[in-house]
Amino acid sequence: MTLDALPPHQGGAEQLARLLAQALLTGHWQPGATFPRELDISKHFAVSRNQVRNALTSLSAAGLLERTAGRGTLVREMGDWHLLDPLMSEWMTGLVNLDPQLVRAIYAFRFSAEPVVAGLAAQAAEAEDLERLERAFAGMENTAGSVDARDEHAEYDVAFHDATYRASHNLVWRQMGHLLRPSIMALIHGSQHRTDTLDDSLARHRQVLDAIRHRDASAAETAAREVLRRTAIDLGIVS
Amino acid sequence: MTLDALPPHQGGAEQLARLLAQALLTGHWQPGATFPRELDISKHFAVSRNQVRNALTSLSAAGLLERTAGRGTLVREMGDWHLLDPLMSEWMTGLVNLDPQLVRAIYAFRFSAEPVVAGLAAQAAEAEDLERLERAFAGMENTAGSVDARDEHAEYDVAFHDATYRASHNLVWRQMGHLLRPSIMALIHGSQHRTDTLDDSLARHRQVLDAIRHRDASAAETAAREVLRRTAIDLGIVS
DNA sequence: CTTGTTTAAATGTCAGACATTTACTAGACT
DNA sequence: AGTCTAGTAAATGTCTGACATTTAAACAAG
Repeated sequence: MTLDALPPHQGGAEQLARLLAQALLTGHWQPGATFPRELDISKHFAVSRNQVRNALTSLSAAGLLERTAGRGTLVREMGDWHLLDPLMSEWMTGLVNLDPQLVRAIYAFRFSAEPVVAGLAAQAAEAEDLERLERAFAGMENTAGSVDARDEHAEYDVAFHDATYRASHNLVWRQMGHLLRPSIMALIHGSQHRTDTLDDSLARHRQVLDAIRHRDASAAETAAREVLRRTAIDLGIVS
Repeated sequence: MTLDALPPHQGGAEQLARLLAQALLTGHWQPGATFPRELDISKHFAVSRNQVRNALTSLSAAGLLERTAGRGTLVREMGDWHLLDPLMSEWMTGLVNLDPQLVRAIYAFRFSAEPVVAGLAAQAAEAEDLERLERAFAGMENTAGSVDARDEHAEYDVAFHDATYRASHNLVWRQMGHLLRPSIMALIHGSQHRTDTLDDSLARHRQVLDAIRHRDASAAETAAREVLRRTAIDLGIVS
């Protein structure tokens, strides 16, 4: 696959990295294939070799590429990607063509992990955490009706789940909040956002919030599971 | 804090990155403090500015540092570290002086996560996964007796838990296997490794293996919890 | 056929100059 | 006196060209 199919580019190395990363994430190159050479990329996008090297360094650090002197740059397979690298989450947000296998994997992870996290949050949440959760939930409520506030609603949705992870007060769990953004964004663009499903989603989120507020760990677990069941329907994973 | 207290350096930028990262991980610099300038590091270790920049790029990508043009390089606090970056795991392995708060956080994560993972593994494990688990367990058994095979035993221990994560057949969970190495290594150096505790640990691992082999998810969960209780004792988190 | 040598091509490294951002300082003007 | 402005110094970021190193393939000698 060549570079010709990619959109034009302007800006720094970060923009270039994002562009190439998104091409890789959407399967623009086959795993195992050889990635274009530095000088070709440099000429194609009319940027210095330095910028290209900086961009490729990021992609390599994220496990998308494997570079070796003399041989060139190889495209790595999905199993090697560093899905928990914050840069990856940033690159994934806004992508519509994410590999369904990847969306399913992230969802499956959330389905197994978030109940536990919600339980921990119920045990460890402090006033500050409750405020964050309530702010996010209020934002979800306020943006639930209008159609043109979909993106804003998604942001509050992300904020709600991220606040849950943060409320666990565990450094490791907290890192995984990054993974939520692409998952929830994929949900937004994939579902029709009918009014009744939104109301249902809101109600289930509210139960999570209430359970955490009442420090009821097992209630929080089941409530989180219910939220994710709703999510599964909206993602088209189950009917 | 200056660079003078650090050991000498030879090798590429990766070695330099490791050296500086380990200094940061063991609290050699206060969070918020300003890190030495590129040219100072360059002169101190007698390496080119390029090498320094490459090393600092890694540390920055791992959330250990924050660099801004004009201001300089700042040391970030533990909450900003990208604990799930594989490089971090590599840097942490072999460190004896890891912050106890960090060891506790990683342990708390494992205690909440690994039972779930073991349950998933019991549902999803295939022949290949069982072989990996059995090989690792056999290795643990063979190296349990001798004192000078401690490191080798730890490797098999890591391999066993990593195999559990892999057996879940989930791309996200699988990434977290990296986090095990520093946790288990800290355990090795922290405990006395008495014979009876080792036997106990082995017995509990065996129950996890058997539960996964019999595809009994709930048994795998409780067995994994038992393994981690043993770990907690060895880590000195509980008595 | 195997082994060793050469050659080409790719990434990695170096050195130095320059660009850009930031914080601080000194003045000019009200 | 206070405030805005211009200037300066110091740090990271970038560019460029040359060179180093690694790899794979072509090719020749045994």
